Amino acid sequence: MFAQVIVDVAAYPVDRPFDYRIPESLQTVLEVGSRVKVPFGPRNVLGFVVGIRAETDVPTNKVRNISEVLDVEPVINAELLQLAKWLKHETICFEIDALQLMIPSALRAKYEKRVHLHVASEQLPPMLQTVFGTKTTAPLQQFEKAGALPLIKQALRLGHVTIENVVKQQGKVKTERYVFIESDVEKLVAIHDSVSKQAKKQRELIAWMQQHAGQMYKPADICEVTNIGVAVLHSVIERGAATFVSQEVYRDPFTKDVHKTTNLQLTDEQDLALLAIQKKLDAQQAHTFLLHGITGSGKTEIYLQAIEQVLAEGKEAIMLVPEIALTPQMTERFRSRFGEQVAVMHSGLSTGEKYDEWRKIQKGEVKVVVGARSAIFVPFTNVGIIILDEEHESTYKQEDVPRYHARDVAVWRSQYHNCPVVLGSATPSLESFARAKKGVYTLLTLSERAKQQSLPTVHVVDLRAELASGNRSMFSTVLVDAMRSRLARREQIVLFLNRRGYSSFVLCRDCGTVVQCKNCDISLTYHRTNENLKCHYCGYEEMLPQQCPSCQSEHIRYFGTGTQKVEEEIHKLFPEARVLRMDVDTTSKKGSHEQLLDAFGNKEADILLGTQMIAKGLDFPDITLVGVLSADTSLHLPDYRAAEKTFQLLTQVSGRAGRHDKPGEVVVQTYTPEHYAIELAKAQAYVPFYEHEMTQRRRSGHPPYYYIALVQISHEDVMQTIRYAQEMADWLRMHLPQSVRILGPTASSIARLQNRYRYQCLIKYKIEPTLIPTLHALIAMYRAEWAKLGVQLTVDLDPSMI
DNA sequence: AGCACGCCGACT
DNA sequence: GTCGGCGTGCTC
Repeated sequence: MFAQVIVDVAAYPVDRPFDYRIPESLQTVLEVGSRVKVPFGPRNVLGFVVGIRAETDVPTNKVRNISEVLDVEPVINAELLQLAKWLKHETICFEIDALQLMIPSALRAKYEKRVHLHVASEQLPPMLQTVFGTKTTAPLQQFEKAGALPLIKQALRLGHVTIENVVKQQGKVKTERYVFIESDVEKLVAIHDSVSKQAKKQRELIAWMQQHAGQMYKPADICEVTNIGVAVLHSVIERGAATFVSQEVYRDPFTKDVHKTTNLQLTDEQDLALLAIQKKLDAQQAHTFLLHGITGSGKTEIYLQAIEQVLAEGKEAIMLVPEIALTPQMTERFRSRFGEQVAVMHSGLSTGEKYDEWRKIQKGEVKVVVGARSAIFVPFTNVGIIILDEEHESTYKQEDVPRYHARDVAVWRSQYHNCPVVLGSATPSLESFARAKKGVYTLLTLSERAKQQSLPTVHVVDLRAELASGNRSMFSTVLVDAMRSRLARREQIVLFLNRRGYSSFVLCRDCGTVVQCKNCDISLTYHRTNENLKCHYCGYEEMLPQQCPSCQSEHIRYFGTGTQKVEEEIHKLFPEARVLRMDVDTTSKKGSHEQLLDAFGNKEADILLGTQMIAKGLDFPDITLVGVLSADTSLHLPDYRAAEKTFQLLTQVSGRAGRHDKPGEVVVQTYTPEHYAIELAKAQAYVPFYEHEMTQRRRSGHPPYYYIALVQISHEDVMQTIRYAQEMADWLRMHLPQSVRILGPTASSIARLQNRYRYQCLIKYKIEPTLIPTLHALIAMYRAEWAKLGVQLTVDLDPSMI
């Protein structure tokens, strides 16, 4: 028997199955979808079994044996194997990269090189002896750190040592030690009587155990209940009155308990939407819905009730949310409805926690998963519904390989499982709304807020007029007045700082120099915490300069409106106000996000100040004022989606106010109040915005009128980069039909990254079946000719940033 | 991708 | 003479 294995080497020439002989002893164990350890050339690597056959075309002298099977139960099921193949083709990635998406990172391989000693250590140079110590094996890394690499090479030549590639496997199952009390009471009595009468404590403990025969306790609990020390417990266990057992436990990612809730009364609109979804659930049909509901219209309740039906039918549900920002409040809602059946999956969990949640899903112990993008790959086998909340969010698109979009994967899986997909949003992406209008998706609309609250009143303040009247602060008089009245009424305020594409940089006020990364064409970001400058792309760091690097002026200082600066201003205006600041600095620690939100929910602060991360999901009854400090920072980005993103942001933020009994008010400060994105967001008019934006997109030939693909060339030398980019553009123009528009080559928006220059072509196309095959051919050509010349090529279909 | 193999310059 | 530079080619 032979196994077809995709090896854990992400490279073009090995991106295909390799055949290995399955040794007799493993034939009954090995299944398709399991991980195996195999020899590959001179090293050992991990691989995934993607097929098992009786024959092989590979000459027998070349076929090698599988060395080890790592999973008795396959980690990737048939559906996900198929999905990986689809992803490989659609996103143009290596199959191994697609397969890695399907398993938690705890199960991914780690490799280590170990040096083995074969002679008496006295024969070695002293330096090597110290690293080995008394052991005969040590990681190569330790020799590297000691600077002993040349000595190792020498020892290697002499045959004194060998180097072995070890595949390390994480995925530790957490266990806890429990005390299992002997179940035979007679036996306990016998033990009790055998203990000398002087050992009072021991006799006391055994007597207690007689009352709890056959039960299991944590050691600490026994000690606490009986008020007897651990030492005594140990001696009693030694006498055989109880045994230690290891129990597999799950790491618990939930930090607090929840109260059970039941279904809420639905409005007529909600009922209608739910009914439409339920019809497809009953019919077991793959179908995509776009649930367009204004903020506060109760989309989540529809999700919950649809999932309830799915669970009643014994099926599973996948609920995707954009990012951690949403998960605490959202998961809480799901847990309070479905209790222990819910698993969570997001980047805030540790590797171990993610692994445990994944195992619960794999074993069928949970039926609902609430998670971020990657949760779309959970190994459920009977999916009944897939929901993407805030479907317009760009976080659903992965920015590095495999560059997949969770929405596309959701649709694929829904077809596999014959189940509906629900895309929910208050501000759907133009792509989705256009598809709904064309009838590809079914549009479900919620136009009223669930509790009949009126939408908040939105005031747009013209900052130009404000400036003309002499107010140079970042707060307009309207906003200050509104804040003052809320503070007086002890209501809560949310202040939103729109900083998209904008960060704190360091600028010389004499010559205008902005300190840039030496590897990338990007300004360095100022970090107040350790007073340094950091490149967000390559991680390069340097100290804050005292002098301008180009003109030596000392007038060099930190610039940009950070949240800290706003906080200082608030303190000047309202010294008594309690401010909670939420940004990368205050939320970097695990769980801090949740803590801050909890604190705000408990009214421990009057003002919540933050960036994008507070735009979504916040739902507190006492928020009656939302202030947007500068609406237009996201409006003037070189991105065709700038207006759409601004509209979405303003609508989302406004939706935070007045969700409960008290009416809400929103103050939007801007330098361009006449811009349609701002005017229409003020009116909360999605459809008019959609119509307006669509005419713009049609005129400029942008999505959704065209699909786009981005092909990028990078090289260490500018001239070479331009040359190959031009060659690529010519090649594409020659091989793609006339109807496909190829723009460029042009320099990428970040023209240099990690010392590589970047040029790109933008491909615009309508439905074009030849595109993917042509791109595959381009890559094949590049691999054959350019790769060795130091050229790098990347392809991103449907990029979210261009 | 990694690693071995293999063929040419500068060092003990 | 050997060490080590990195071009070339293979991995079941």
